[in-house]
Amino acid sequence: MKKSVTPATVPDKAAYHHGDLRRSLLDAALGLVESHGVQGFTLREAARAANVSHNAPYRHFPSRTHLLIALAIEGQGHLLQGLQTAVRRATDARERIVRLGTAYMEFAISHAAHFRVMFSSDVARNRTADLTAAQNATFEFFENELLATEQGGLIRQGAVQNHALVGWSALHGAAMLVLDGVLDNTAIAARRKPREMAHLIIETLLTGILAPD
Amino acid sequence: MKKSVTPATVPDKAAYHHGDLRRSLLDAALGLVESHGVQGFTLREAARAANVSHNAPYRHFPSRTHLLIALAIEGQGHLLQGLQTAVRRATDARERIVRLGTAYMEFAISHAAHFRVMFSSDVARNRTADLTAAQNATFEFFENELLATEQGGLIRQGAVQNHALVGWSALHGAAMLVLDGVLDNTAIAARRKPREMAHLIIETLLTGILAPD
DNA sequence: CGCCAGGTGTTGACGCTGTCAACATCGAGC
DNA sequence: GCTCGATGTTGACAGCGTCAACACCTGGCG
Repeated sequence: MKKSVTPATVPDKAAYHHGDLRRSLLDAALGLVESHGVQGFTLREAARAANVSHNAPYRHFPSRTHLLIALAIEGQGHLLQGLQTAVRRATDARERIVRLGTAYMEFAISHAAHFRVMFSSDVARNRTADLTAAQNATFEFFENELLATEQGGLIRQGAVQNHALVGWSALHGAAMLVLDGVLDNTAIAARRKPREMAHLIIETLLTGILAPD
Repeated sequence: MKKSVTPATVPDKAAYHHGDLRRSLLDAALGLVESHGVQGFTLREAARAANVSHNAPYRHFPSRTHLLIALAIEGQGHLLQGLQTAVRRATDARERIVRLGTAYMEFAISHAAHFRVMFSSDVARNRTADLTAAQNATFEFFENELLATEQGGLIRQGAVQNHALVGWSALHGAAMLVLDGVLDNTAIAARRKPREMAHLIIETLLTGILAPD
């Protein structure tokens, strides 16, 4: 009667006093980040939201930062999943990488709390091996997708790493700028949905911006 | 005798008790951000560094966040200056925008503390009109540079806003990823200086990544 | 010249936070 | 059936941002 938790599918671990406090804390934290920002998130408030004492979180996370890191790892997993399912629906090579980029931006916008935590400087400064591994997995998937596209003949060969870097940077930068509201006053981004922005970015990356000679 | 301040060129304002406490606080804050990160920065520690009581900062900034915002505005000014001087040294159109991008990334890396504050979510959430104006000025300069290049015939016409968005996003994203250490394990960025990365990014943006048909 | 107002800095207090240590409780496995 | 470890609680501590009240010093008014 303490807290309504999803009652199904995970009976294996953690059901002593609370049900699944670790999960509840992560959910509460995500909600707090959503409403108050990353640094507005508080261990004690998360504990309150989960109806436990202010020190209960320390049985599941060694520190506030480590809870955020757990959230970041989780988010990275969701992102990777999102990219994978997006790509799966594509029929040709070009649509494939358009979907890839679109999925990245859509994740950033619609899972803003997770995304913010994933790239918060607090988390970045205290990165653990697990988090680094999760980030690398995502980037490698990105790179491999481009590699497949290259082998399909759509894009120039021999510079996948370069292309992946630029593509990821552009998508990531645009997502950050949008999330921070920096682009709100620019005509190009003011009224555009993330999907359109991603489309715009990728098409520009593909063709380049040089004038045809 | 309290604190060594630059003794020249600003005698007009603020010399009551301290000398120029506002300036000292900003400097101290910048140092703290550099060593402990944005959220590691503390009003009280900045006050200590300036040899004043823990409440003295409130005579110059209404809150901790507003001090950070002041720092962000200052950083935005420095960035704009950096872009302007970088561009001034260019001889042809292509070199001009290469220099523009290089300057952005070099600023982000070598003035990391300012840059982090400028795009910290704390500051973003409480953006003031002053800060928005400063950000817009920088973006407009970026856009105008591209417009000039377009008129010079180097780049495709009729899509400056689009090109500016993609260019800025790519540079900004790369800077963020580098600062957060996300790229440390990637072959492409591990041992590269910001200048080389910027070069790489801009060349790729210019020519695009499509295979020549 | 003297006073006064307000800009500047200080002292003290409040509630909140992250974290530590000590204690309580519950369930699994001997 | 007991014990041990995992889980949760209570209480404490220092540090933080912020507010209110007070102290000082200086520039401008008479």
